[in-house]
Amino acid sequence: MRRILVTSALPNANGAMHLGHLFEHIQTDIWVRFQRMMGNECHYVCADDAHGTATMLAAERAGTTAEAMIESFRREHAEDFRRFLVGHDNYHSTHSAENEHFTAAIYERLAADGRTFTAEVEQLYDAERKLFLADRFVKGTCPRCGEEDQYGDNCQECGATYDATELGEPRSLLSAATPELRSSDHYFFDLAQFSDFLKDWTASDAVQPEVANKLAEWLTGGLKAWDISRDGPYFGFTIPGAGDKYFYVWMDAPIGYMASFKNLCERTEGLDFDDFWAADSEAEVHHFIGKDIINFHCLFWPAVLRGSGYRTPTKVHTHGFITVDGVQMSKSRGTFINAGTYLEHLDPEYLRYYYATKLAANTDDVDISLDDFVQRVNSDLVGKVVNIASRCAGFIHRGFDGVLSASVHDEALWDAVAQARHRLAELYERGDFGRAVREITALADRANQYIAEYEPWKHVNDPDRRDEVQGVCSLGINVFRALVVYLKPILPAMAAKAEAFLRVEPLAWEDAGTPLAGHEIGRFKPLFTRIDRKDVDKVVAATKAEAVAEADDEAEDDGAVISIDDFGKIDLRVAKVLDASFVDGADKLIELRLDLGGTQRTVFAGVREAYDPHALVGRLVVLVANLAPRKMRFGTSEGMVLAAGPGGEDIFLVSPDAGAEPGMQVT
RNA sequence: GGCUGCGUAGCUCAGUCGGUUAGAGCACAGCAUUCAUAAUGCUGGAGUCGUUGGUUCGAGUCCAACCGCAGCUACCA
Repeated sequence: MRRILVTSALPNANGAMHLGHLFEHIQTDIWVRFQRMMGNECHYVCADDAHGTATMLAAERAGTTAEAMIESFRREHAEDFRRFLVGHDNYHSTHSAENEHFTAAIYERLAADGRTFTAEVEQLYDAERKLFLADRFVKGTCPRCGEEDQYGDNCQECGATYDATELGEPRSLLSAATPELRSSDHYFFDLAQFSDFLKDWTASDAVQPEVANKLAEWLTGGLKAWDISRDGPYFGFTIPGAGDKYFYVWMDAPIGYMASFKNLCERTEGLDFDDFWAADSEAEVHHFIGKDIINFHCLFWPAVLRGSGYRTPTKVHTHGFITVDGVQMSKSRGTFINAGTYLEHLDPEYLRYYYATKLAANTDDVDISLDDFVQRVNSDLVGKVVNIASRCAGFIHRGFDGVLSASVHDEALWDAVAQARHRLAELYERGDFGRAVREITALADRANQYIAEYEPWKHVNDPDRRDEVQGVCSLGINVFRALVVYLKPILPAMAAKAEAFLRVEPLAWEDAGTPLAGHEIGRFKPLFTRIDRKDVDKVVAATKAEAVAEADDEAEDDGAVISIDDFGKIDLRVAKVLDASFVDGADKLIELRLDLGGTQRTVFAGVREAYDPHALVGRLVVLVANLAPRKMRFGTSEGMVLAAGPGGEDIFLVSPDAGAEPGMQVT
């Protein structure tokens, strides 16, 4: 018996589960259920990936704490997966005591063995929000092609990749402040020390051939050290002995696999962590991932495990991406379908089956054609497989008291069906579910042909042919039962209903090798209902509606409507102009020296065409006092003076009524 | 830009080591059937295998270039 630990990639704890997540978890779950039917010991764990700046900011935006938000998402995700019959043994969180323990322990081991080092890194820093900006939180002008409004890592327009520090006119997406360049010490994992190990490991059958090709490219190019730290504030685990430094989310995320399993071990009798994770473990560890995170799982993760004295993964199963009707999932098209939205209208097993028909052991992208989805499920499952039981059961009940014949009517047919279990097991084992399904439905075709050939409905009243009718329909039922075995990893709920109909114990893989004989079955009830295309349309319509609602929310976030709290963030002050002068070389600017009732500010105002500096001295104006300082060609402007009007000569400064004093807050 | 993968019937996809006339399911058309959830069976039409060139007795398959799609980019600037 094999001992196997299986994982799916950890979903982010900041959004709902959608068709893409389900693709991976359903794929994994099918493999896990197959292993269990084979009699192997198989544990399946997952967790939410809770850490990172994105989580921190999402919680802030939602007006809650990160801890509360991730726990709410964790429950929601676990429930979504459960309803899709994905049988995780544990659905944990990377924000857990176990994970903190393992992350620290692994890091300390790596550090003690000289696998890590520190180096100074220059990064863009948002002084207003007081945090370093990840690439996705800064936009600016592409250093190569000059396209505006590009993110900090690459240009959508020309495809250039660069550091955020190279952007022209960078701005923070968090505060609109101009980020400044700051340096700080970062901790690095020295991946290059593991080059030889990784060359061997990736050339083994631990990864698929096309993945090995991709990895070979990276390996021959030389491995760079991996930045595993982030400066606070950050939602994550602090690095032991490193002050306000946190582990980068990708450091503790894969360790979350171990943590989730540890958590499972602690509440499961006889399940021992070291049996699976010790360097000399003879158990297997399988990771299922998408091709976007190959580098983390096939370079970084094996190296970290190797360096910290644990076993390395047996196999990383990489899959491609999902498209719907030929294009990427899109909210406006209604194809960015969330798990919850799907479940309001459709049976989870429809999707499980359709995904299975499309899955192979490669990294090709998989297209979900909604028409094909409806047709495949209806014709394969209802029209072919379930139909076999449906058309045979009536005869068995009406003519033979529900009892199957004692012998097999057509040995050749039964043999073909029973022997298929060996080939199908191979296909399941290597993840070739689509091919397995094709071969299973081909067997269903043979059964339907066989029944049509003997036409039991013509002979059921002929006393001389009673045995033949019973034999044909009994074999039909037995073929059906074998097909249920073969489909059970994909369709566990349908299999359970079929087991009740057949009056048998839960089916294991080897049961497909032995027919039921002289066995009494129950009354047939529909095991599966057809998909109504209208229900698919409802899912699409509901998804579109969600997209519109979200767009409205975002409009609010963008400032179309602000709350009183938002307004409170703006510090407006009455200020008195102490001095005003033209700025040499500037067409529009006047430099103002302002008194805020004790402190003074220098502010540049674009009012030169409308005001004479001498006329401004001594008057009161309203200043945005907490606006981020802006470096300009002529100096730094420390605020903004409020004025109305379209510009040019038509600019009108806002001033308070008599009685206001410099420094007063405007509310 | 570089790299990885993909491109086969209206749709979704097989096609092993280069080998006979390129296959399946769905959809479509005709016939049969009426046990079965309008399910099933039989027959049929449907293809420039992305393009061009090359290797070969023979190419969907191998090689090169190009086009298109998807993705990666921890290669440099």
